[in-house]
Amino acid sequence: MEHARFLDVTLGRPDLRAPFPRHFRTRLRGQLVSSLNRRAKYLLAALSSRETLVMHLGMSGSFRVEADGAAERLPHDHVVFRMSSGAVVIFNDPRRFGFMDIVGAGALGIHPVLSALGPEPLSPGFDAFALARACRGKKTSLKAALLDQRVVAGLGNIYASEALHLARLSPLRAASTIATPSGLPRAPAHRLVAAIKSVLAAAIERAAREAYRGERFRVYDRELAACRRRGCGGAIKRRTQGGRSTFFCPRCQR
DNA sequence: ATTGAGACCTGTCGGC
DNA sequence: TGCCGACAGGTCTCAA
Repeated sequence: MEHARFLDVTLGRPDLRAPFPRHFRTRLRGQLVSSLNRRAKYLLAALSSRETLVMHLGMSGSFRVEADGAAERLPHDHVVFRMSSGAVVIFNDPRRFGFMDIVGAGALGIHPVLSALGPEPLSPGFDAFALARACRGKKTSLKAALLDQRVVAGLGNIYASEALHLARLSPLRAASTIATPSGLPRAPAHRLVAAIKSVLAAAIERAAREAYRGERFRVYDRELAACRRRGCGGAIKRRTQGGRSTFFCPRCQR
């Protein structure tokens, strides 16, 4: 898509999680994608009009790229971008929790879905001080705090569990306990920030090489399996927090 | 204001 | 084999 123009945009239905914006197809047609970026879990295509196409995969969304003329249509193909490069970029999303919108020039910062987001976890601005400040006084659990996109942007259910395990921190512990009353970091805040960065960097590294499968996680989806920490071997537990499954090792995570 | 529960939607999987 | 409930990687809204 990058440096190509939209020749044609086809919608298979009027909405995903929300309706497509008005004139979605005509607003995109003819526009050049000047760059592709990401903020949290939102994919951002900067357009020659200075507008931005904002996209989210939701739970079950995916993109695939096919050659123009040989593009197959599958169930749940909801958006088809035919590009000037000869690529056909297809958004498929069975559950339709995905999302697309076009945001006007300069309005990205005030878009409802983007304006409240916390720091990017891999940016230098996300450090123990930022995390401690965000968790100060929070009554909720550490796990729930990590899923709060205002605390840190783009962490999801899998990597929240993964990071907590690497940092040896219990998901059940109150979020406020990683900060002093004045919002300064305690030792766990330093460990957690390092763990989040490490787990995400490793995941990106892996994803670049291999498909999504196999024994990829430290704890996620490993209920009753043995803890992988050296010398631990405790049984991984599963708990529900805020309606989401959390996986952790009660033996080594405090 | 913060927090947790429920809703959105379809596919898959395990148990009966 | 077939049906049924539980669950799934996200986010929004609503009520307490």
